[in-house]
Amino acid sequence: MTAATTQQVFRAIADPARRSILDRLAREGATAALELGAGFHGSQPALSKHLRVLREAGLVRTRRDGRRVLYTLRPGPLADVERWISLYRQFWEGRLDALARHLDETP
Amino acid sequence: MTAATTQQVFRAIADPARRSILDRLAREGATAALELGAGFHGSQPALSKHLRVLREAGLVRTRRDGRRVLYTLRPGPLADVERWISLYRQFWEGRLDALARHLDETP
DNA sequence: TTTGTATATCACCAGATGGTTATGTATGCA
DNA sequence: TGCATACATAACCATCTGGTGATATACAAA
Repeated sequence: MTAATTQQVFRAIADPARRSILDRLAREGATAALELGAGFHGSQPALSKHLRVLREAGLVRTRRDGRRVLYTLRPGPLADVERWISLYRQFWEGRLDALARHLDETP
Repeated sequence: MTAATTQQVFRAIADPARRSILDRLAREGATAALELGAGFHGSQPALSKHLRVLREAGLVRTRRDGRRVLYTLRPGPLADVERWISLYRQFWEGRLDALARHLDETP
């Protein structure tokens, strides 16, 4: 299996249903697929597709447990997003540094 | 104009062309629309559409300067993304806390 | 075995997305 | 006034996305 791209990660977290799944995994740890669907208004295949997107982005890992499949959070790839966005943090924090100086050259 | 939603922000940054535009604005400050298209392989209307998405997500502001329109970075809404992702930072940083304890209940 | 449960995949569909060319609008300049 | 420049929008199109019901696969239990 080829490594997930940064683009796949950005795309994966662009969907609210998938962010919700990640949030659930963070709060509750290893969770069966169907259980992750609780609160998700959609069919089982729809859920399964979201899980596949998360898998292919490298954001979750699976392990079989009897006839269930347990999903676990795998947050590593989120570091790519964090790295990108951290460049901007200084802006909204109101600090003026080398980057901010270039901004808002309004007369 | 209605306030931009968090969802609009996540969607806006999901496209590499738009992230690239934001990066350019961060580095170079107020920039004319066409100039932002340098390095972007696509038509002028395509660029204009991306800029509209960024505008509607509240990530850029515009100001007219003669016959050009200058775009300025408006990073505030990115704080929503940062807030969400910061929940996960502790995970990939390897710290074990209340959240991490729930994870990886692998035997 | 047969049956039930848990999940993934298939085949398909409607709507969103990103691209295009053509055109409209605002501004500056001859 | 007329024309060029800078940008936005309109109209259209192909592809992607997320949804669906039907079906396949894996495992457990009867």
